[in-house]
Amino acid sequence: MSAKGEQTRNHILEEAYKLFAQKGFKQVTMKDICESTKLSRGGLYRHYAGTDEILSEILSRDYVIADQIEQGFSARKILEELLGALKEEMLDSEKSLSLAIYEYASLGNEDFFIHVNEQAKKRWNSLIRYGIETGEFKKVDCEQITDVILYSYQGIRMWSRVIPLEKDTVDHIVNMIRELLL
Amino acid sequence: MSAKGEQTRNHILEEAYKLFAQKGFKQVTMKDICESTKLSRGGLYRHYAGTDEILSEILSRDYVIADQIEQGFSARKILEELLGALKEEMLDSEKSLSLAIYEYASLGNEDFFIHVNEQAKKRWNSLIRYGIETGEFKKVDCEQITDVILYSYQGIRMWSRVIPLEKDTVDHIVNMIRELLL
Amino acid sequence: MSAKGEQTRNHILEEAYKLFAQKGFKQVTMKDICESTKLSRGGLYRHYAGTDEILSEILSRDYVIADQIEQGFSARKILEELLGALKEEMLDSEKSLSLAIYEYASLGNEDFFIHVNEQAKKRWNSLIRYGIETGEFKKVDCEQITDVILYSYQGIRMWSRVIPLEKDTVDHIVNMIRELLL
Amino acid sequence: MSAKGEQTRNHILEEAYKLFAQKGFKQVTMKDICESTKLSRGGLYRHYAGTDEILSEILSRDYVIADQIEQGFSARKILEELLGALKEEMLDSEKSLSLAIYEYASLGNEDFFIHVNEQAKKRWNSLIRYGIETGEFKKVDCEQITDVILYSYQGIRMWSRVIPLEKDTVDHIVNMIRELLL
DNA sequence: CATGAATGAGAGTTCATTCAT
DNA sequence: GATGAATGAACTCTCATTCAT
Repeated sequence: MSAKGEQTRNHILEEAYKLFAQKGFKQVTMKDICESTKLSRGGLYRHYAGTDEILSEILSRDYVIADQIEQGFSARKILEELLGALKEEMLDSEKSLSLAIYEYASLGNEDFFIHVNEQAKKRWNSLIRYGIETGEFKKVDCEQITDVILYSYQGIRMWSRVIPLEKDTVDHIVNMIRELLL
Repeated sequence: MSAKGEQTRNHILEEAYKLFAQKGFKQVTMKDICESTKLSRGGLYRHYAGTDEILSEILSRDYVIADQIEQGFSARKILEELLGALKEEMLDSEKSLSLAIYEYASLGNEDFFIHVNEQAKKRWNSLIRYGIETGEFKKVDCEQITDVILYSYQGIRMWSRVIPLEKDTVDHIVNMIRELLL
Repeated sequence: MSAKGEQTRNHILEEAYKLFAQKGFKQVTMKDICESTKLSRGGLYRHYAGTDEILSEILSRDYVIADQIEQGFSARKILEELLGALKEEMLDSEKSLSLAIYEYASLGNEDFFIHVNEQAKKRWNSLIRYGIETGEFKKVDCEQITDVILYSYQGIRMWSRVIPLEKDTVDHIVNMIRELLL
Repeated sequence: MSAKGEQTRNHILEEAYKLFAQKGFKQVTMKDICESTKLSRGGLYRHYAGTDEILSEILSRDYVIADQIEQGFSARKILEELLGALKEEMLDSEKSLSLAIYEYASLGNEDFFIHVNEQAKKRWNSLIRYGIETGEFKKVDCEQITDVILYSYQGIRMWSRVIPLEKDTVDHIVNMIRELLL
């Protein structure tokens, strides 16, 4: 793949990201992406065969990043970092692909998300166990708290696309998690 | 409005409900609804001018029901009833219009949901205050807990459409709420 | 045919007249006429099988009227009366069925208009000859003037539907006819 | 705009012209034009978004031509040329867009025609004044004659679509104009 | 006679996708 | 690689027309 090709592909992914974040999955057409990228019909198709291929690539690029955190710091420190990241993500509904993701998944591409979800669960679980071991966290029901964390996070991302997020809602969620654990 | 007309309208709403729950909003076409209802094109249009009109009517019929609960029982009893309803709702993803609702809203019809959300918040808030007054509930941060409840509920409804819900996930959420309050 | 039936038919014709005058022929649907007359679909169809039947009846009722004029007055007097009628007709573009008529005819119903046109030609021709005989009119080319009269009349009726008629345009036409003859 | 595109557009305009001349405006559908041009649905829409866009382009291309006449010849010569053109136009009802134009205008696009009409009036007015100055024309009421000319011309174009034009009718109109002026 | 529910044909329109240049 | 013209399928929507009540 030539450098120019790679560049074009990146450009497509960037523009498509914006569109998916704005409109969800099904609402974005190849035509839309053509217009945003200023590419011609044929030009776009040279790189991607359809919107699913594009979203799929966006997702696999995006969701790789999150894995580099745990490396021997205190559970508390890791927790605060995770909460910070969560907070940021919840706040920029602009960048949220939630709607697109749900649509995409409900069209038959669940596997990817099952995987992502399992990963996230594992990560939280091991963090919480680690915190309990070191005595930094309360002796909570690990699985249960993980579920609360993950689902309230997902819920807020989704609703933030639909209704204006009140200033302290995000704080409420984050504080609650902190209180549950510390 | 004749009896027959009313009957047909109900039939349309029922069939459309199923379709919206299965496929979301945009993925359902008037043609789909024609086929499900065994109505002709024109026949369907005689009653509803488009899918938004249909979803909108489904929603406004549905969301009226929930308001008749509080009537002077103990806070604890009310809570258990609410949690029971929540549990049931979370479990039958079949009947969940979540995806459809999010799409519909993100297409520009937010107002309705802002209203619904405010109502739900108010209801939980007043229940929690009532519980604190009667000494049945812990002295919690009311707003904060309400947010956790509502968002984790929404999150689970959404994700349950995407990934298979593990048996105890719902219990985890419900238990957590109970523990937070009692 | 009962009195009530007759009454309904008249009502239909009146309302349809307005619609045809406003919108032309093809632009008027049976549905439009239903709405204007507040009749149901079936109700309307009981009386007329389609828009052409309705327009056709309007036309044959309307165009019968004009024949009662010539009865032994002076040519000049008859002329002035005709010109007066012409003027009035040209001025109320509201009531003009021109567009509807042209569309209707160009859809294959010319015969009626050929007849109407011939009648009008005959009438003007005989008037002009009569005026020449009595010495009231100039010795003009009868056929030629008739054509000018009829076509400029038709032209103005048509254009008056499209562009706002300037105040004296109608006078110009009428004066010209008068000058040509007297 | 590529050469091929331009070619297709011209082809569309030519075929559409014929259809509009035959059937008027509303009676012509995009489907008709597809069939005439042998273009697919989408292919046609690539170039024009609807029948109004097509008619509008036909009109604006057509009506530009007429303005290049007056350039210092004798008024008489100019008159004869104009009358020749008029005669030709009146005779080929095939090519007449009259009905289409009237429908189009009566659907809310009057502005264009007001402009065209004003231009035509101005042109005739200045010709007649010029002819009077040079002593070639009679001292007539300029505005009045202009109206007669324009409206009888329009009238004949319209009626020629409805009833078969008798051979000498066109001559009558043209002669009358000539006599009025010379 | 009148109602209005229902049918089915057909127009309008939008796109994913292909392909010659 | 890129362009944009073209295809064809699918969808939305509107009516004329029929028919059970």
